[in-house]
Amino acid sequence: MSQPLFALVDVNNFYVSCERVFAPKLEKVPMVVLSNNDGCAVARSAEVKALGVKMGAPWFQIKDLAKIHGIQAYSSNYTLYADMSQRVVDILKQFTSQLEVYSIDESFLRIDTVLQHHASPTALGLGIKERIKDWTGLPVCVGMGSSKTLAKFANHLAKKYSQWQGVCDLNTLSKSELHQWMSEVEVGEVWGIGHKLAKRLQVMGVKTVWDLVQVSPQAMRLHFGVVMERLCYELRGVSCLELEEVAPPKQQIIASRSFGKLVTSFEDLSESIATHTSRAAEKLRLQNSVAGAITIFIQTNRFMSREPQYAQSIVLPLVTPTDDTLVLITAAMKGLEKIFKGGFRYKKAGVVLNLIADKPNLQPSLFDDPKSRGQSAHLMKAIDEINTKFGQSILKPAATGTKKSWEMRSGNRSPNSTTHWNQLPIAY
DNA sequence: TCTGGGGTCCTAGGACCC
DNA sequence: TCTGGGGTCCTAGGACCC
Repeated sequence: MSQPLFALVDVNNFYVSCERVFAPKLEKVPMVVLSNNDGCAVARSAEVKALGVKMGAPWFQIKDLAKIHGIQAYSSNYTLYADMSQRVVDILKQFTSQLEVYSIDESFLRIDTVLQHHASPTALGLGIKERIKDWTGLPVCVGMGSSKTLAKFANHLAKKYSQWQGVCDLNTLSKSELHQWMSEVEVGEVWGIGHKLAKRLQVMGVKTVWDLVQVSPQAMRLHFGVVMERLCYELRGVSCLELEEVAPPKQQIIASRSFGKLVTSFEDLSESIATHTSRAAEKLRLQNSVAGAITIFIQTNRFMSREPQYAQSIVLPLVTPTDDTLVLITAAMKGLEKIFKGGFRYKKAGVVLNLIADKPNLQPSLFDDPKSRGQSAHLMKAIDEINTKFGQSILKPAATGTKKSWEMRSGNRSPNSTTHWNQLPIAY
């Protein structure tokens, strides 16, 4: 088995580039794409990045700058982006079948297995770049290295330094050249090193990527844990992270939104929660899954430090895992009743569905002895109250057990088995 | 005045089991 | 009343990613 060679293909300024494909006059125009409610910038063109606008910067903070420099702002169009993303993936599959779709605008490719068809990795990278540009209009950069982390790093170089012309294969570098490039880049740019870790590393004197390559992975494990150790090996060219060609089943589905205007009433919140639940349930059915529990959360505006703050969530285990919207909404409403507190101005509400696919140990039996499991007292109490109040066993006291008993249950799931749920009053 | 949405993994600690 | 090792499961919180 040869040493692996990974490529990371990443669309430049993806959302912005998508908009430009359909409005070529926007080429070279400084522009941003805004998040929901037009709250903050989730994509920036190169011109805007050059002005120092950070990812996620709130729109109201960059408005003045926008006026001065003529920055155009667009609301996001995720349907369009998803479609463009699929086109890019389809093209990448023409180059290799070993592909991991990492995000809406990034894919990892295993390319050492297809190099015989190309003059060099760089030639392959240029081929990918050109075909995507020709067929979709989107600009990409390609980074290549012996591990996924190195491919990411190479992609960073390809994006940031124009002499690479969009394609960087680290293996073409001599040791001293690699040393130089790694010394050039701050440690916080490394995939897996965020704000906090970067700070801690800097305190230790590890400031650049090169510094991190110099320290011993074992020592880093002691200080930071196994993730950092793996990362160190990856940077040294020892591949620890495999290509995930088949996406593992989702463990949770989230549906949440910030409110355009703050809301105060239970009615408004329940309407929002019902909508989110219904959206989440749709996604759930799309992937043929069922939820074993549903989480509801509500919160005030955390940025308004002078306002009274409140954030609460509740996990509601379901007696029978389900994908039924009405059942889920019913449970959600009961959850909301538990956590709602009047007198606050709410900014955000949301729903999390916890899927059973990845929780083989979840056992939905209502007859589990709750005392036999580590079940928190307050949750037990909440479940009790809800069941008493509504006279129905909608929530189960324990969610643990063996895989076997769950499988028995799920095998028995029939369209009619949830009928009684639908007869429950919907509380909104 | 105005600050997104959707995910994953790891760790520590409590509660329980034999 | 105190004593042990080995293990599972769950939750909460922290950190990261795009």
